[in-house]
Amino acid sequence: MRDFKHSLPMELMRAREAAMARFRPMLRDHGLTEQQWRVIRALVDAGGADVGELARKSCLLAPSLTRILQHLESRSLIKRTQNSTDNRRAIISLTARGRRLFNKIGPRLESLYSVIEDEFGTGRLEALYTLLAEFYETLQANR
Amino acid sequence: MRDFKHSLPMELMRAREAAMARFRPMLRDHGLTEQQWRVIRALVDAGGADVGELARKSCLLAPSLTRILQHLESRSLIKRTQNSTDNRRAIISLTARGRRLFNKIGPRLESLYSVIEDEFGTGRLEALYTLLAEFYETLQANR
DNA sequence: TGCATTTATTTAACATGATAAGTATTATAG
DNA sequence: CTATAATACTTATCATGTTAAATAAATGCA
Repeated sequence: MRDFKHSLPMELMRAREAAMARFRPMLRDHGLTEQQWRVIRALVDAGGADVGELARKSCLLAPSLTRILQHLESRSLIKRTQNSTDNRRAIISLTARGRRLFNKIGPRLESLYSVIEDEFGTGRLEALYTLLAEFYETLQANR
Repeated sequence: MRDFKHSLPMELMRAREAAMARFRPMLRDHGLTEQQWRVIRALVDAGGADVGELARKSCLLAPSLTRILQHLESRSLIKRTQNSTDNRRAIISLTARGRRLFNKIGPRLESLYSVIEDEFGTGRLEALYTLLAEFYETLQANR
């Protein structure tokens, strides 16, 4: 059997965790978890989306997203609009307060990201992105 | 700001999830979570280890590992031995039952892994491993 | 020796991950 | 139309992730 160290899911997790360890403290300082931040960022990107869309964009399972949205709504960072033709889908969007929070945190995270880019090198980082995307596509295609 | 899609932690997560989706059903069929399996596999690799060692090898946080070990112990898959010179550290090892479970599941997961290797290509997989290891080392070094 | 400090692990509390089941709404066949 | 199936979420339940605090044993030092 191949060495335990050589487990792809583990390596992916370790790499991810090493990166997140750089970002998490700052998010925490603003009372946000990593997942809550992903939702906020997806909402900035989409400018309003139903729950299903948001789940895909933020890579969260529906039950997790349900809880996170309840939490963010209680903090007045997001709001729901019921104006769709389909009453099952509420449209989620950021409140002004949510947008302000994003504007405050976003740039700081970007600069942390730049540090990583400098340390690891833009070229290798791009190579890693490419391989990861290809890997994902390969596994999805043969699902 | 760089596109939301282009987030390294997200890409790492998506790739990992795509892989785990192949493995998780079989683990579930045997009543194991992914994390429980990591512990069992680390124990086979180490042949007995204290909790700290096990946490490092299986990439689990101590509180998670504590709960997992309680669970595995209640299923008689692992046991604790108190023979160390340091009474804070109990040595964890697999029971015969735990080893049998590993012997049953291990090969099946290996064959699922081989499928992935065939689909994505050994060369690209090795390249991905290398980049991931380098990325991890870079971020740890400058921690 | 005796006590403060460090180290190893566990508990606690809250948030998310994963699966299954429930609920409400929309689409569809007959 | 209407019963049925499909869709979009939400709840429920158990397990883990994350942080802080507690506990207990070992270590260092006056």
